[in-house]
Amino acid sequence: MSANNTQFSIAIHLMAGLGYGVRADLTSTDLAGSVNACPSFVRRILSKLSKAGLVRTMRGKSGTCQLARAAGDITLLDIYEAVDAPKVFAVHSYPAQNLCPVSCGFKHMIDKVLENVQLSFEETLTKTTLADVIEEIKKGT
Amino acid sequence: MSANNTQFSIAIHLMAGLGYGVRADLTSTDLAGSVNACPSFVRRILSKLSKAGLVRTMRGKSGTCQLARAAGDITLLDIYEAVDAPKVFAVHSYPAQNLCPVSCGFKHMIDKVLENVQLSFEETLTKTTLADVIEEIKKGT
DNA sequence: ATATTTGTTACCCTAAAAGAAACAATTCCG
DNA sequence: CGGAATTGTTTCTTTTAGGGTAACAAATAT
Repeated sequence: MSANNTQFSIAIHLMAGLGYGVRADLTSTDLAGSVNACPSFVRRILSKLSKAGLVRTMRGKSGTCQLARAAGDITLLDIYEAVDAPKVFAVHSYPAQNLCPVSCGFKHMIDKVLENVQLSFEETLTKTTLADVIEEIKKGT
Repeated sequence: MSANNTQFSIAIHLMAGLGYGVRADLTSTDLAGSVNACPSFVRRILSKLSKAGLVRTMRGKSGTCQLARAAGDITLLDIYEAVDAPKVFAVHSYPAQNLCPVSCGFKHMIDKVLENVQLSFEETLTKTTLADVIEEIKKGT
């Protein structure tokens, strides 16, 4: 499993871990255990979440992480943006063939299509909050 | 540029090339010129489009490709499905940590979220047809 | 028959992303 | 003050998905 980008998914997992309620604050090692990834990688993602203001971290001895605000006030879009996950689809890049009208006009068109689709995707992400996610986890177990 | 999946984008390019109207039928080499990829790779994608019934191909000498139906009757979703492009986001896989409720319930939850988001994404793809795409290209040049 | 084209396979190369380790920066606590 | 523990950041390695390319089988027009 690699050469995809799973940081969005992992970030949701981390946030759910922090919001679940076992304990209010956890260390990167605690979280790494739940995700089954190495603490260093977890910290890289946590750092992004912290910079985005979704997580409050404390350095130093007995340093921990906790949610910066209520789970109901955090949407999946917040998390998606925090980790700077890839777009919904990738566009091939190529040197335009000047003789071919499709080749010349394609970039402009596909950028427009991607923008529309991306916006629509992000709109749907706003409809689910971290609280919904946590509730669904509790329901499923 | 690699380790992304650009086949959806390339497939749209190919379909636009076929539907643009320069000529009704083109060879994989013609199309490869427009996309600026090697003919072999283009054929791999064309083959998928053909199997999905979006493109009609003819083998042998003076073999060609053409759209199997009107551009207005082909949506972006048809193309997306034909090339079996990746989902809107990837989910990390990991062995569940039995002690942790989040770890145990996460998979179920994230699959559900992905399904919802994916369906919504695909719904928006149905709203754009190949004819729209071609028109947009013509407008842009 | 021959030439030309699609269809398919196989292999290589590249780049993205995860895994891991190291170390700096910070802070608690004795 | 000093040591221990934790986050933050960098660096390097490893893995792997996917594009690039070539080769060749299958098909068909001439």
